Amino acid sequence: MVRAPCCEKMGLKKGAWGPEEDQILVSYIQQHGHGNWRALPIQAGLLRCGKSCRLRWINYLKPDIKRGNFSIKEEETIINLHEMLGNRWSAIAARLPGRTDNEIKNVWHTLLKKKLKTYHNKSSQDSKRHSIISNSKYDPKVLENSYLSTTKDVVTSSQQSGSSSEISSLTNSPTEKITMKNEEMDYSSGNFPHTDERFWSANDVNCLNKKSKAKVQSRSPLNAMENVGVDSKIDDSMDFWYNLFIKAGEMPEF
DNA sequence: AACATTAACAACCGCCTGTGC
DNA sequence: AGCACAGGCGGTTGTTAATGT
Repeated sequence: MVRAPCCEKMGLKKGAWGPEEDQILVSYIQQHGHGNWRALPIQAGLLRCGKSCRLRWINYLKPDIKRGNFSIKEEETIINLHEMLGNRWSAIAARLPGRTDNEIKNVWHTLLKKKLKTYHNKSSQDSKRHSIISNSKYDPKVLENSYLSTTKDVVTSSQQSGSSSEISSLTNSPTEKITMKNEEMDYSSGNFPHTDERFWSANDVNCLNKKSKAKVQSRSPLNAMENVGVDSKIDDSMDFWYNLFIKAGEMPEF
């Protein structure tokens, strides 16, 4: 026996909510609360199913909903909690006041996954460098040549996109750049490396489209062009991202 | 300028779980 | 114990505006 749909489609509206519907829903809940979601639309005079009303209220109309961009801190929290809890969006949302599970899920699937992808690309570059180092018997001259050859394409693309920050990071001392961090990292208690605005602006901005760039840069007091000499911070953050994958046991596909 | 692609976000769908009878 | 129902959750899709070609 097939279960009936959650809402009978007959005569019920679907799709985007209009301002009038919002007004009806808000004023009804303010007056009566939402005892029974299924009965609510009938009592309030809305041509919606109860589920739709509940979703609209929880995700958009509730007065304590925090609108607007996620802060860097919030994004860090999401990443950390996601590592601990997985895709339990409601559990994550419960720890982020004013944010909904739907909103967190959306931001994960858009901005944060893209950041992970960015890191994945960079970590590939790093491992390429590392394999060269392994075979070079640590000859500084070989190291430098190898390093420059492996990063040439990245430098070129960065120059094309006009990122002085990326160029500066890649032209630092190679022996400094190729230092591998072997210490065990434990992020389960929330102790992950500090990731400040410089990380986002220096590493991500060139990988985002203009719309996203504006969003990221609007959050950052520093312009990407001014981010010179922040590589150690960036590398700490990169290690954080990399370890997320390692702990997950796989590199996700995007 | 027109069309294609991408990103962001709102909303829906179906399944699961808890609860009351 | 078994059933039905409501609410909650996570995955997915639809819509629209921005951006790229």
